[in-house]
Amino acid sequence: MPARVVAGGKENSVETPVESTRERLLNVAEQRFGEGGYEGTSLRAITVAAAANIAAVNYHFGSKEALLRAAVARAMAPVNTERRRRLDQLEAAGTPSAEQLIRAFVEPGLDLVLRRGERGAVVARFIGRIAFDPSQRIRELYVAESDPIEARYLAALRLALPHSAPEAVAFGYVNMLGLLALHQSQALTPAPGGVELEDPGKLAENLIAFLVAAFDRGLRA
Amino acid sequence: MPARVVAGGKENSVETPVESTRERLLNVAEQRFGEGGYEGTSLRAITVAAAANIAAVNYHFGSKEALLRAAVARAMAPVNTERRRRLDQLEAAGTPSAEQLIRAFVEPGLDLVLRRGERGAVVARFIGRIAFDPSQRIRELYVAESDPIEARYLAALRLALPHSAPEAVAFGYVNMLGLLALHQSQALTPAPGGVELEDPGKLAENLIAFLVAAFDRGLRA
DNA sequence: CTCTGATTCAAACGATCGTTTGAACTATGC
DNA sequence: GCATAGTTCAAACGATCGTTTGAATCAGAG
Repeated sequence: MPARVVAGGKENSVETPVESTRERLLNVAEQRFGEGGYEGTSLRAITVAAAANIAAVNYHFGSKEALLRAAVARAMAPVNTERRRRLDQLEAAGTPSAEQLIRAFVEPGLDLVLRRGERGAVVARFIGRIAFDPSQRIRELYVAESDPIEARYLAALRLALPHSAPEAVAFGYVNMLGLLALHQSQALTPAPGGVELEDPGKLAENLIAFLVAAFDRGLRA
Repeated sequence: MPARVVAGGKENSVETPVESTRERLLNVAEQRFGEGGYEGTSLRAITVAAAANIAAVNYHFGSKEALLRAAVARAMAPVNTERRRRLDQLEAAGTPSAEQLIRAFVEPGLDLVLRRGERGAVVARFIGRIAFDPSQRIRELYVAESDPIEARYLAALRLALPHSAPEAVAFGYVNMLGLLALHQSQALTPAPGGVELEDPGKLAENLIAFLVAAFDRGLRA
């Protein structure tokens, strides 16, 4: 099969840059692993959707897990870059407040859902799903990408909340990570009884306000 | 094989009441589904650990999914009973505050981890895991058990927070569900960089304080 | 045009999956 | 002791899994 395959495997009236097999595999892997989790997604499901031969996974990546690792690294890179840029900027201007830090950490993750179209939502769901996969081995793929910048944010939050115990700030911090992952994976809708939640466009503001209140007033001294 | 099998499949010096095959399957299913998720857990892994024949699953439950359904119903029953009892009690005494409602909802779930020994922690992890399984079909097994009492709690929270928009209270509520599930499944430790969190014995108090602050001050009007 | 490296292919492998089946065993009632 | 229902067993099935293999195709350099 020639490399010239229209994006998404379907003809469209505007010819878009052709994805390589490797890129199609990564794109579909993100989508399917996000939807079904690692164990609930087979290589055959991925390769069929990517219009690729099943052996292509082993050729380009080495194994199923290596495909996942590559997808996680690719997905996390821009989010971590943006978090790092914003933290550098904040720290250059003085000691950031808890709200500034929470915002700088949360917004890059939620922008995926809210501002990057369908692809952004796919990436966000993928990241949220892998961050809390049942298997520690899989979660470690996420941790490897995120721990350095996350440790910096935790340290900065501690400085921003001098009246709270360091362990309490750490407690708040992992709650923030957990909630962010759940929102990224769009796992928190609908509410019990099917009641609508808030306007999705305001998710970032609502989550940030929720977290800021919890950090400012809900951590022990 | 006779029915007289010591608990846990190992000899011990004190003979405990003999579990039936059905009970051993449910106990091991809770543990293994909690650790690995539904798709990451095979029937053979469960039946080997339960010292049972693989056909016993189909005989007692009908299918792998039916085994899971039975385990979820069994695990949720006491938690929901306690939540219902506490809500009835609160409403009999007047209009409960947000803190009282959060406490009445969260404590039964966390008591599993904190006060019911190893078995309680296994059940908590199981519930937390299934509540946010990637597959909607699996999550619905949890929803079927919990939606009625959860809908009552949401309604009561709205009464307790008259200055917050109803959708905002619903937003807070699903965040509470998500955080509770993460803590039950013990998915939020350790913190980035391996920093220790709070004293596990204080998890309930810490989580409740965190949530109360978020509900009281972090929801939009 | 030829050669070489990159890439894709169809087919197959061994392993494991969930489910089914007929036989054997156990417990209980008469 | 016998009959019956409940329960467990070993074995097998068809399907799917991730990985491997040798062949074929494609792209690019000389």
